[in-house]
Amino acid sequence: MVRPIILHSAHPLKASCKKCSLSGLCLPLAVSDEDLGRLEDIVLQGRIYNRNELVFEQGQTFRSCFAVRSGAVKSYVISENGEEQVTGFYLPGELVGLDSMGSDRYACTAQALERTSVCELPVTNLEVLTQKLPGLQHHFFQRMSQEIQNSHHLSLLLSKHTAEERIATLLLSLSRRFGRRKLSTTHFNLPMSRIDIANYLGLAVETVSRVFTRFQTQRILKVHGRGVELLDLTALHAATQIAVPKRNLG
Amino acid sequence: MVRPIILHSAHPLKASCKKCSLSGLCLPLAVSDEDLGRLEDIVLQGRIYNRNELVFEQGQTFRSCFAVRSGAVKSYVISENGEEQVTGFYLPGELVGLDSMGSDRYACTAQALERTSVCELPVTNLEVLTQKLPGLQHHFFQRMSQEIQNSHHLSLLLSKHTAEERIATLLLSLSRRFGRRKLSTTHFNLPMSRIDIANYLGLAVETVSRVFTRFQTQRILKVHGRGVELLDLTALHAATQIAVPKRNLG
DNA sequence: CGCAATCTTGAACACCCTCAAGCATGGTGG
DNA sequence: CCACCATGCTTGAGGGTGTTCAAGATTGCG
Repeated sequence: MVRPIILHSAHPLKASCKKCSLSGLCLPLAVSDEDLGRLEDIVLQGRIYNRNELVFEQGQTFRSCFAVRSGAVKSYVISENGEEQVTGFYLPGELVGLDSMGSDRYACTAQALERTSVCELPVTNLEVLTQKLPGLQHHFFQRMSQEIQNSHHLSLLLSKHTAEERIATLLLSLSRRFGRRKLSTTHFNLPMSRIDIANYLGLAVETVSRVFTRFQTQRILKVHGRGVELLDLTALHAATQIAVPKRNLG
Repeated sequence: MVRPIILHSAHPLKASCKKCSLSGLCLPLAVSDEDLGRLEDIVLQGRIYNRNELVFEQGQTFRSCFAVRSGAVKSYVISENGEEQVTGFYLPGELVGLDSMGSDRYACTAQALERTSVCELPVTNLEVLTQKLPGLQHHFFQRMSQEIQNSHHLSLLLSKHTAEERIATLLLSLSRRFGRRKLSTTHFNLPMSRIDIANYLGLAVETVSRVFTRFQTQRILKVHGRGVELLDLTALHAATQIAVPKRNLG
C-alpha cells in the first residue's frame, strides 16, 4: 500500500538550530544561547521523507521525537480491529512523537503528507539533556501538556459539534498555524486529503466535500482541490460556534 | 451551583508513600527506596474533598498535580461558548492535572465525584525533583504520554464507534482499572452519573440509559442505579467491536 | 494519454438526538 | 419518621444530521 522509500541522507548534517528560521517556534526558544550548542549536538538534521513515507510506525521501538522542518506530517493510531484514527497534523516547528515519550514503542504512526524534512531528537540523548537543562524539561512538559489539551479539544469537537463546526474549526486552526510562520492566514494549500480530514474529524468523506461546497456557496471560502482561500474569517469563526444551544450545558 | 466547602486539614500530614497501599500503582513505583524519602518530602497528603467539590478550576494558577488516593475525580474543559466536555475519570493511583504541566494556568477543572482524598504534588518542588531523579522524569514523561494516548483512544471512540461500543468500552476500562487495585472486575459502583458518562462519551443521557437497559435485557450486565454487575465479560468485549465494517478502514 | 485515486453530487436510510412525561432516589426540614 | 422537592434516571415517539450506497467528475501520475 504505502511503499517506504527511505531517502534520508546517510550522514546527517550537524544541526544549526540558531540559524533555523523556525527557532522562534521550535525547541531553541526553550534554551539559552549558551546552551543551544548542546541541543544542536543531539539533533540529527536533514532527514527527508517523500509523500506517504512513514517517519515511524506504531509498535516500532521508540527511539526519537521529530520536529517538522518543512512539509507536513499526519499521525494516526490503529486499533486492535484495524481501524485508523488520524490524531493530528503537524506543521513546521511542531513536534511529532510526544505521545510515545517514556514508552518503549511508538504509540502511533507518523506519515509524511508531502515531501517533508524533519529534525530527529533521539530520546536517550534528549532525556539526558532535559535532565541537565531545567528550561528544556519544563518546555517538554509544556509541549506534552499542550498535546493533551489539543486532544481534549478534539474530543470536544467530535462529541458536541456538527460537521460544519468541525471543519470551520480545523480551517481556522490551520490558518492560525500558518500565520505563526508569517504565511498567509487566508490563502494556503491543505497538506492533507479529504479522506484524512474526514477521518480526523470523525466524518464521512462525502460530508467533508458537501460542507466545503456549502461554505463556498455562502461565500465564506473558495476551494480548488487542496487550495483554499478564506474569504470571510468572521463568518468562518461564527461557523465554529454551536448553532442551536444544546441541553448538555452545565 | 456547586458550593465549595473546603474541608482539607490545615496541617497536611507528612506523606508515607512507602506504606501506601497504592505504592505499586502510583509514583513510588518510579523511584528507588532510597529516593522515596525525597518524594515524600514534597508530597502534601491528606486533602479531602466532598462530592462535587472542585480540586482545581480551569484558569486558576497552576500549582500542583494531584494523585487520587481514594474516591474518584472527573476532569472537564469548558470552551469559550461555555460547553463542557468531560475529559477523564480518575481513580485511586491515577494523576490529575498532567494536562497543565508546564502551563501557568489549569487547562481543565477537576471535580470530586464522591468523597475523595488526594495527595498534592506542588509543581515547583516536583520539577526540582524530576531534575534530580532521572527515573521520576522518565516516569512523568510516560504518564503524560499515556494521557495523550488515552485521549487519542477517546477520539477514536467518539469518531468511529456507536453508542453501545462506547459504553461497553468505558465499562471494560473501569473494570480493568478496578482489577489493578485487586477489586472485583465484575461488581462495582460507577463513581459518575449518567450525565457524566453521556458527556464523556458524546451521547445524550437518554441514549446511555437505553444502552444500559439493552445490555441488561441481553444478560450482559445488571444495573441498579450506579451499581453494575458485569455478567458476561466476553459478550461485553464483543460489544466494543464495530458491528458493521465501515469503509474508513485503510 | 489512460488508469487509479480522489473528489463531488444525489437519494434513501439509520442512528442518535430532541422533546415529553413518568418514575426512582436521596437529602432536607417539619 | 415521613412528606416534600429537586435531581437523576428511564421509557416512548418523532425528526434531523450525517452515513451509506451509487455513480459521475476531476485530478494527477506513470
